[in-house]
Amino acid sequence: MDDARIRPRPGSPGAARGHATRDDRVGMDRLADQWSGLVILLLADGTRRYAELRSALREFAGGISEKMLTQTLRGMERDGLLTRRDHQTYPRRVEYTLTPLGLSLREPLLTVCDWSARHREDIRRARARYDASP
Amino acid sequence: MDDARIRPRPGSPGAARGHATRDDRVGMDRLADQWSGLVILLLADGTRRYAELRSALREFAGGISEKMLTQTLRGMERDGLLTRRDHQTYPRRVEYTLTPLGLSLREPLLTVCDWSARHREDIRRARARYDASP
DNA sequence: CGGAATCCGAGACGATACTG
DNA sequence: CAGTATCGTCTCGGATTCCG
Repeated sequence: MDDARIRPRPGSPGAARGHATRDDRVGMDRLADQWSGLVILLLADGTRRYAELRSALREFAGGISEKMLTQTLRGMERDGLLTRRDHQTYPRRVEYTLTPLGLSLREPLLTVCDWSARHREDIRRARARYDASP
Repeated sequence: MDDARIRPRPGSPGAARGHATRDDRVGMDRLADQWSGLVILLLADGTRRYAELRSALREFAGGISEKMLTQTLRGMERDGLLTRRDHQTYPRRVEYTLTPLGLSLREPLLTVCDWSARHREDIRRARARYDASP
């Protein structure tokens, strides 16, 4: 589906053939991490500051560490999904905004999110049943 | 979005509050791994055997280890996305088939997959630009 | 406030070998 | 064929500390 994944990494023995590093990902894979999708959805309503994102993520995803948030945002900026704007004030103020590309991801994302919401209970039940059986 | 994620793990210090294990995931999170989504798409055309899946995955995803494939399939079975059927023959023959639930995931998945295909190049360019800048 | 740097444990994942 | 078992490495990602 994406051959960027099979490109090996120089120094790593385990990577003799395969094993992608997060940075090698493209497209669908970018959504594969915990956070990118959520950030898209949060920013779809408009620009948000770093701290706003952080607290929003705390509210309905159990929280994200500063490190992960920064890392996620940087990765998304790199992929052209959002732009970062640093107003050089004090106290500091950094805002994140979706690019058109990032925004275009919203719809597809919602279909999956929607599926997830609708079948969350089905899955929970299936899981309970499976775990209960011999 | 899903509070199953914040349930801590008994023995792990890092899990004082957070850090999901793959097994705690629900819904959207299940797609978050490399393979589940791909398996859904492969099985959407019909029942497949273990080895068939494995070689299909080798063909357009750089290959999956037996361990990971088994692990993925078991997880998906647990979530009620597919069923496993072991014909007790020799040589052995184990078939995997999507459940209606698993099949229902196909459409949402395709919309994302489609987005990915359409914007792969945009992303690659954005990335190149970002990496080239100071 | 919005990070960067460092440390470190847990677990994801591949490789290999063995089994029914 | 379809796994299981064991092992080892590498990465993820939280905690903590420091900075402008």
